[in-house]
Amino acid sequence: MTLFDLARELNVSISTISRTLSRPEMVAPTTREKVLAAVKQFGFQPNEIARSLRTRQTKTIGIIVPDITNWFFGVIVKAVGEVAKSNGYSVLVCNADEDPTGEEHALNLLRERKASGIINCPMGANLKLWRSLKKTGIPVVELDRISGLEKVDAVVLDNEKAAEMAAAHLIGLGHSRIATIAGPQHLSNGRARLSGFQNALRKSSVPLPPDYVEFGDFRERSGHDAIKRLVSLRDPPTAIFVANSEMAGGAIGALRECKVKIPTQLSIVAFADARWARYLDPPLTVIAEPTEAMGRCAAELLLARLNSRSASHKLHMEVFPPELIVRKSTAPVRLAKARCT
Amino acid sequence: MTLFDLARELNVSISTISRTLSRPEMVAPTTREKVLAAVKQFGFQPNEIARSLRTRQTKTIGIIVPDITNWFFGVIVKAVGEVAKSNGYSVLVCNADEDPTGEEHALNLLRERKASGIINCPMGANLKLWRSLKKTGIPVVELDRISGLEKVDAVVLDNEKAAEMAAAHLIGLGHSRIATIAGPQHLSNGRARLSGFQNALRKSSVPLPPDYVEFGDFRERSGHDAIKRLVSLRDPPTAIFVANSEMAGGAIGALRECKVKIPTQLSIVAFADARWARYLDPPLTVIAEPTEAMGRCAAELLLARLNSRSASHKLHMEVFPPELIVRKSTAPVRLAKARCT
DNA sequence: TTGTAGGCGTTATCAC
DNA sequence: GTGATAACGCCTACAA
Repeated sequence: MTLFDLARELNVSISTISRTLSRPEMVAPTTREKVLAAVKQFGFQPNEIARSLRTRQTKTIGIIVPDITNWFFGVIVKAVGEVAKSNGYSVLVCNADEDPTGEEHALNLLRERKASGIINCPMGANLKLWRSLKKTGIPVVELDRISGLEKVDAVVLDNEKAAEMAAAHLIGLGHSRIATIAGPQHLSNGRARLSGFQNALRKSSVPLPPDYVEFGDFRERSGHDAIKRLVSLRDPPTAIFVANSEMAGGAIGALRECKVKIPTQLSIVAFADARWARYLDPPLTVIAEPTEAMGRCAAELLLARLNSRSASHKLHMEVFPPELIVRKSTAPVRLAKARCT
Repeated sequence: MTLFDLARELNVSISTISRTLSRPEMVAPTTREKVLAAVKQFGFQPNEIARSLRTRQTKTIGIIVPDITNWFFGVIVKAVGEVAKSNGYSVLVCNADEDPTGEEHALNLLRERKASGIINCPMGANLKLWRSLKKTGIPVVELDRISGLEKVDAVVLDNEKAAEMAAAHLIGLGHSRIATIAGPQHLSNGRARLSGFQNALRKSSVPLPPDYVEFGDFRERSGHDAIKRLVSLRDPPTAIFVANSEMAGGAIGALRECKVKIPTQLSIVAFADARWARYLDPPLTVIAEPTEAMGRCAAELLLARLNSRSASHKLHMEVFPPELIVRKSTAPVRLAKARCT
């Protein structure tokens, strides 16, 4: 059913109906009633595709996340969806699978689909692509990570500080053999978390042998593998900082397999959602992020841009504070050896 | 940049370019090269909106999930996205927030947006709406739950059996005071899990006092509250079956608060993802679902319908087998009293 | 092989 | 206040 059909049914013109739907006040009350009644009766729903083509706006905000399976991004997507919805927008979710190619694919999709704006968690895709997008005037806000793209709004965690807090906590517990499972260094948060960690150790003159820095890819498996290596070192660490929750899961699994006792033999603090971490064995000491607030913020930033096309608006870089939640996976140092059997 | 612009640039007609893009073999090799080169050079991307309007198909599959934050649905969305992508489709994800109103909102969105097909995890929305959708010919497949809608493909877990397995496990451990935190009874899986549970107890002549059946809403909070009530019963249960993972989280939290020891004072088996459950304290005995397979299956079913518009295709009702994974949260009965302080 | 023209379902700009 | 009519960007007979 189209405007045309409905118009014929009511003996009015197409434009009258269209007007009734978009600017009711510009139509006579009597006809308005009549039209509205018919719309309801026939369950008429305007074709958004056609509308988008004509108005040249889709009222869609695209979001590209690395892993929709990760609770963090689930919350992000949900938060974005909520503010989008309450502003008459809908959300096109793209899962890029923590892969630059996936990000590019998603970006192209969003361009073709004429998304009004894009929220992106950069995975290292070709910057050129993003630059060319910016030229089209589509607003972008980066979330959780920053790609190096010039002049974009961004909302991130204070990752340096987060890592420092984690390291300081471990140092405060007397540890001096502290390792880390860092994230990919082509990601801004991976870098920041590592450098924050390094800074904290340096400040306290705690040595950091190269062996003690493992690099993962933010997926579970890599956390697992890293632990296997760390634990079979000649001088294994007594404490570990893991740079994201997925890898933390893998790490804990590996520690189980190696029968390494937490926190007796090894203290562990990780980036993680505040949700399951506290039910773990033992309850995990974590760095928590204000995830939902970050998602909302990103969406609001984007909508602000969308609503005031005056590009004059100054750039926003929102930095959210991390929180250290101390639970039972960290304890004062005891120089027991942890070695994988 | 549109076909028109590109055409002018190349001194060919719009249709030639259009053809080159959609049916390259129908265009002279020389011009094809020329056009393709220009397309690449200018980074031309066809406007999918216009294309959709013209071809009357959006190549979009809509999916409505109750809670994108829930790992289960995260995996579903990811799986659907993968098979969609490899078939040239994209996915419009709607989070309905475990609420019939949200489901209706999502459905309307998907209709307006002319989704090619819809995967839905019913939350109890007005069946009339779905019936009217079916009349438009848009294929639907129901996932995880069934709404009662006539003639739809569906992919679900064998929920009855799952609950029976859980209950049988508890009974086998010698428990005779077994409670359940059931899901909403307006959802098919909520009902099936409860009735499977009841059946198993009946078969073994284990009594089930009304007090022992708590109803939650599949959210964390309700699991928490249910435990508080169960635990302060005059004769508290010695074992509990929780009908989904969110409520299980809440339940475990509440048990912690009440200082009820698992499994010493209380055995607990729950529906849950296989992911974090094994790192819990204690590692959780669970009913696990082949989540990814279910997601893929739903997407494939939908695509099959989309590809063969011959509605003759017979109906599919795919039932997946649950798996009981025994870990440490269940143990032989010991009649210690669990009472909340 | 290529170009012309009509139309997909809207909205916006005009007259009336 | 209401009704023609021309786009929006693309695809697809059909004509050349």
